Amino acid sequence: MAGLILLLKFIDYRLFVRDLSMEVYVGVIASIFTFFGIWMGLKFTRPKVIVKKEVIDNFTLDEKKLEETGLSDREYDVLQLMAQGLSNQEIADKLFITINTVKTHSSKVLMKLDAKRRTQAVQQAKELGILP
Amino acid sequence: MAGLILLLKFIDYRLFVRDLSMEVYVGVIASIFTFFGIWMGLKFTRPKVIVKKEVIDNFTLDEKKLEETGLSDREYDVLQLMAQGLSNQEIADKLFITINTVKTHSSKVLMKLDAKRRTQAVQQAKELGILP
DNA sequence: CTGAAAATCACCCTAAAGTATGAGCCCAAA
DNA sequence: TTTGGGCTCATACTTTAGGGTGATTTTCAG
Repeated sequence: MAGLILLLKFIDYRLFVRDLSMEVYVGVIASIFTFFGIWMGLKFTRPKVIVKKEVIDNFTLDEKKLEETGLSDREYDVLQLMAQGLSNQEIADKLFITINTVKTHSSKVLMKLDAKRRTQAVQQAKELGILP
Repeated sequence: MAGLILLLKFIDYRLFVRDLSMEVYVGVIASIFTFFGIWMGLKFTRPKVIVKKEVIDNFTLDEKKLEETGLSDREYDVLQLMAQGLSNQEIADKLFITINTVKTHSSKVLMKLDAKRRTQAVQQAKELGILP
């Protein structure tokens, strides 16, 4: 970074004192910082390989975590069916309740799992170990 | 790109005619092009799969099944991000494409996986062994 | 070089999901 | 017996997802 500023000063001196056109000056600055940006972008956003915690083949429900979420029985039912890719209507049919009720439950599931979408809720649930 | 040049001209006019200090001018140019560079860098060097490589213990991608689905590289990218619970908009941002393109991809994913909803697609994919 | 597949984007429209609010019912614990 | 939590349902509204179509551009193998 320091070197960059120095370089800038240098270019400033070389170009400015010789009264070159503004366009050239701007062009040089723009080019330099474009490449600088590219470098920054690549350096700091390289995807990292993340090793995740072990995932179990034989699923055993993590009761503690389930309690911690504060999910009620019915909400957990809905969550499980969500995870199977069912729509709210299909869930309603399976549980013999209306779609309105399912929506109520699913909203609370999303809240309690701190998710914005059902796909996210399912993902969270799996990471918590409350879904296979 | 054209828009960028226009923006440059605009700033040129606004700042230059008011005789502001050179440092400010250079600073603005530098900032803009740094971000431009970051954007460029990310857009044109995007790795095949930005998604974190889930080196989950006992997950090994079933390449055969993946081929059988006929999913393209990009479609698979989208599927992975779907599975993480991201919205189409969020996926678009991650892949540096528009939400429209994401929709196109996701539609094809749903077709190829024979699913009606993204939650279902994710479920199917996991059962096929093409997602952890 | 050329054609096909892949990737990108746009627009329009419908369906599903999600939010907010209110309300009635049941039941067990205080 | 009151009270609170869980379950149920409704209605109205906003947001997101998904379907269909068409189009341009990349890419890549033949």
